[in-house]
Amino acid sequence: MRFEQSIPDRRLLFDPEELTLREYPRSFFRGDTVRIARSLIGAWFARIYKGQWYGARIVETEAYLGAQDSAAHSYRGRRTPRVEPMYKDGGHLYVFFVYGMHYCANVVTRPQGTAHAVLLRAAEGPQGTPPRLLSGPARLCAALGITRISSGLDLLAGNEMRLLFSSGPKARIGTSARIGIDYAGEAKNWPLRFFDEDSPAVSGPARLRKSEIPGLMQEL
DNA sequence: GCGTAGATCGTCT
DNA sequence: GACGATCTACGCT
Repeated sequence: MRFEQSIPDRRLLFDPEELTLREYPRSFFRGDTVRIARSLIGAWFARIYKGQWYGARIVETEAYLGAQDSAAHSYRGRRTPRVEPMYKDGGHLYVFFVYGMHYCANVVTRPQGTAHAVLLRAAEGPQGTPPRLLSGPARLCAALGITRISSGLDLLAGNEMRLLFSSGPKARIGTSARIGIDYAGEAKNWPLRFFDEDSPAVSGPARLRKSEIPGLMQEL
């Protein structure tokens, strides 16, 4: 059971022809991690399973800055079998297992060997799906059927999982400290969480669902 | 809305 | 042997 592929939720079925989605170039994922974390608000995570497309629009992310970031699994260059996918080139998937029951998915950023990543914290399913279905990193993985067997997968190689640019309306982006990293000392206050201020699917306590500075627009 | 407790096991020390 | 990049249920305000 533990190493089996997990089936995506039927409610995430969508028609890719109805959206304007296109691949990111590899160079995008080799860029600045914070900028990528912000840019991915509005992007689509897609999974092709048995010939059908499942997917969701990302509404919340967090940046993890590698060796210098005490909240990151790659802090101080830690390199173990679990974390190994973080050291791949930008655009790969890093999935880890926490609390004995949940998975969390990250997109690796920066060039190979840097071990930066962006945690996918929440997403909105296609029109009409319950806002809580993908609200939180573990729920997002559960709904899309992401497990450890997909850790290390290249999201840009026409694989069954892909991250796609969506040319939709620009979101109002809120910023806050990251969630669930009380152990991280100074780094716990770094403003590395980004979210769509108008999405009902954003996770976390209510006070972290509005920008800390109301009305502030974040530019790319 | 808020805070707390318990679940449950892979991973690293 | 300790501890999670979490979630749910439950009780209180």
